[in-house]
Amino acid sequence: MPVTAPSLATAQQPGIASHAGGKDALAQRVILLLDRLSRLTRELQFAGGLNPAQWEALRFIAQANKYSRSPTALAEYLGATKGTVSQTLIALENKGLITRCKKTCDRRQVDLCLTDAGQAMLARDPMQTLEQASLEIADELGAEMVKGLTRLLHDLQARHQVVEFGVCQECSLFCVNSGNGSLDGADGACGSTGEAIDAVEKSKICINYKTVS
Amino acid sequence: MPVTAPSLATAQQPGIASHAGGKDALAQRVILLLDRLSRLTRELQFAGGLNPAQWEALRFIAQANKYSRSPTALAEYLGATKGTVSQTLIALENKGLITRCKKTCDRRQVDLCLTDAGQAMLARDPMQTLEQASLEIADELGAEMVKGLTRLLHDLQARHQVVEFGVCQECSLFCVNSGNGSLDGADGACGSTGEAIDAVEKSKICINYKTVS
DNA sequence: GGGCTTTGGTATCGGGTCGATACGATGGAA
DNA sequence: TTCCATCGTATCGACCCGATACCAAAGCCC
Repeated sequence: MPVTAPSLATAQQPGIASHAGGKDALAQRVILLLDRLSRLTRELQFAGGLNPAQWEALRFIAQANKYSRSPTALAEYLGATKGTVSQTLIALENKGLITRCKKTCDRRQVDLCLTDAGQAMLARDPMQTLEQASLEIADELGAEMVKGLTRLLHDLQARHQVVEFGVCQECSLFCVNSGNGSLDGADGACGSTGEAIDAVEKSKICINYKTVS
Repeated sequence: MPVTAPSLATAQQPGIASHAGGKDALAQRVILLLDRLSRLTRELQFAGGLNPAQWEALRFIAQANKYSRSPTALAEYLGATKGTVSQTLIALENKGLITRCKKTCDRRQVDLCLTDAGQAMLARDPMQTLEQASLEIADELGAEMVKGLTRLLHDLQARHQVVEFGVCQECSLFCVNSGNGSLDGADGACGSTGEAIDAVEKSKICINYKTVS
């Protein structure tokens, strides 16, 4: 019966943490809910002939900027080893969903790109059913959810040393185009590499992201 | 580097759904956050010599009532097959964390119980680090989070037919003890089996849970 | 320029999980 | 008793993934 995982159906569960106060009960409940959601989403991602790791890789490649579309960046993002990621990528390439081209600047590096089939596959991302669900609650609860989940994630990251990923244009290294000649046509530049960043790239995920401190 | 998974660090990500309205952007962000949390929590649960499935089984056994401490119930709860669950349970028994005893009423069935070592292990549940984190946000955001996550879960369940699990005392079959003789000392009874339910049992998870309709 | 180290990726191996299938055992019904 | 449904287990195989070893390209230092 490997269909989908069930979950607790009640809105209140006073008994789970019977010895604790209301605050602890809430915390316990959050954990339980995340646990269930986790399992459900994992199961959802066995659709379309791909496995969860492959779906996540596909999503990452679509969202990563030019510094991050590499096996190593993906490995850090997923918390997996390079070898593991390599296999995932080979599988995706064999299915015709991505291409792997050697970069010209450094011929060791591999540039990962979505093919048209890959784009089409992303349009059938099983996580979109989750998106449907969250759309319906977005109006009243969306902002709070994002706030809470974000904080949860940060707290968790703080407890384990974890590589930060973030959007290019919010990086402390990002320089807005001030109008001098060298960056004409670009929206800004990376303070680390000095390269121009265009409008598309600047809103993507970068492996070199640094929080403004 | 199989340590822990990274995650997006920014609070705002306008670019992920650049073509969409604010509502869609929120939904996308929720998905991304859940995705990351999912991966992180999964990785957390490889601690203590157990794997995620084993931790989940341990937690379930601790929280399940007498009708639900069985391999079949666990299989439904986890969305796994009986065979798979059987292996998980064997592993837990070999580690001395649970016992498997044949029930007296129906000798086909197996009653799962935590040992003292199992209880002790649960006290070191890696998900408790998540609890620490949620405790800190419980005050301002806990209630909203629970509400949102619960709705998300329900929406998801509705889209896939999924067995409902819930707490005994909130089940539509639960009968509060009205004071007649047969249930003296008990808090109530199960309307399906007719058996008495005591205070401890009534707040546990039951596989036969039915929503009040 | 010759080594040496470092870094990005890949190939191969083996352990472990999990689903599928088949099976044994018990209980219930005719 | 006989058949069948149900609970649970055993066995097999596919697949995921980490570990290790390895190759190729780049950087360093003399």
